[in-house]
Amino acid sequence: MANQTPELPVRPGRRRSTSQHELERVAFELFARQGFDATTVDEIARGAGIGRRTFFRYFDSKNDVVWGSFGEHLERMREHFRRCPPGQPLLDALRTVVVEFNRVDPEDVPWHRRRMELILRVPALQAHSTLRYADWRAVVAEFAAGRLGVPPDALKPQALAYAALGVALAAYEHWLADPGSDLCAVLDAAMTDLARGFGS
Amino acid sequence: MANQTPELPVRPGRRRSTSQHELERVAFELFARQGFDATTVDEIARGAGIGRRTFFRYFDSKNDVVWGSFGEHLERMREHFRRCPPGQPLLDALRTVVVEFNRVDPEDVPWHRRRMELILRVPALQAHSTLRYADWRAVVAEFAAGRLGVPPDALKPQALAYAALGVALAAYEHWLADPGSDLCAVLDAAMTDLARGFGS
DNA sequence: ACGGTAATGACACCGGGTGCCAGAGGGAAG
DNA sequence: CTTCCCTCTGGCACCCGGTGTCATTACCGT
Repeated sequence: MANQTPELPVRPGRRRSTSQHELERVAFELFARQGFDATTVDEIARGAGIGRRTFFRYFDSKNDVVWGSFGEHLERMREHFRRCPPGQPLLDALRTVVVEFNRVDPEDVPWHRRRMELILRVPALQAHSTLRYADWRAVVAEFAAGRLGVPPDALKPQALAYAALGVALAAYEHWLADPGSDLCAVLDAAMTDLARGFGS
Repeated sequence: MANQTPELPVRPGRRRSTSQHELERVAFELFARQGFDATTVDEIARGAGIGRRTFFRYFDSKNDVVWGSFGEHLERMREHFRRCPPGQPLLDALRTVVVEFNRVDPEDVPWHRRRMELILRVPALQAHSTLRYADWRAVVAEFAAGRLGVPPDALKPQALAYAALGVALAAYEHWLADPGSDLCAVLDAAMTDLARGFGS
């Protein structure tokens, strides 16, 4: 896990010469100008004034740059689930949390759009992102399993987690394709479809 | 598209020295013995008595070996959809087709298991497979769009296609984890959950 | 035997990713 | 200030997947 930087008060030893965030900034700049595939790790490193080897100490791979600090966000989602009223129907809770989890500050929307454009449209990232989604699904499956009173690896919570992820991705794609749309509204609509078994 | 070999009657020029199928055989042998990641393309090529460069004329990538001839299977799925009675509810049709599409000859089950174990458990393949799933989803979305009277890129058919894929993957994982289970039965159960909005 | 056509494989090259290691930079204790 | 210890750095060599190029090989029909 190269993506950890506890960075507590003062520690012995040399201090880090840059940060994930800074590398992300430099990388996104290059991705915007030349595209993801055409940008090499060497270029990102040079742009940030570090060695190529050092880049791989900040990120496990070039792909991981676009994901920033996703792990912490997931913790936030778990929190959302915990706050759901116990009596709330499973799919209502799920819909609400997915929508809230994906609500972003209006000022951050353009940045979020660029990030998601990369993740959902660059084949290399589409592929790699699957691995990140697994963690997302695990959080959902855990919650669903708790509500259903079954183990998290049972079929139903797993299927639901997979389905919810898929629905969310479809919503994201729809949002990206339509610049005027509101992400939360689209997510809500799609998750409602899911809860209704895509009927009526 | 390296994966094409029309191989009509007689053609001029040198004949292919091996086949996708043969390479697949050799590769699976090595994957079983040393694992996917630990097997290099050089080894596969050497094992099949061809040059490394030639390997990449049979498959676009090492990842693609495990997928065999997936394209043709998709055509079969389209066919299944076409045969659905027009009055059948959308999700019933979908469930039926997904189940039938994944029915395999009992004698081919062990082979299918090994293939799916690779696809669903090796991270590199999990990631890459996402790209293959896109074609699967397109077939589903096309059918759903037709039934719903909306364009294939509308939110609902896309969300449904994504959800169906997810549910199918969950079923596959469940099947892999439980050697005694019947794939079709698991798929049927999972798709039924989907149709019911995961309620009751 | 010959000419056209396709597949082959070697070679060189690119880029992502890793193990290794010497050295730079910094804190704290003497 | 010097010393010890610790961490981060970055160069280097290496592995592997993937690609462009090109001479060569094998097969067809004439």
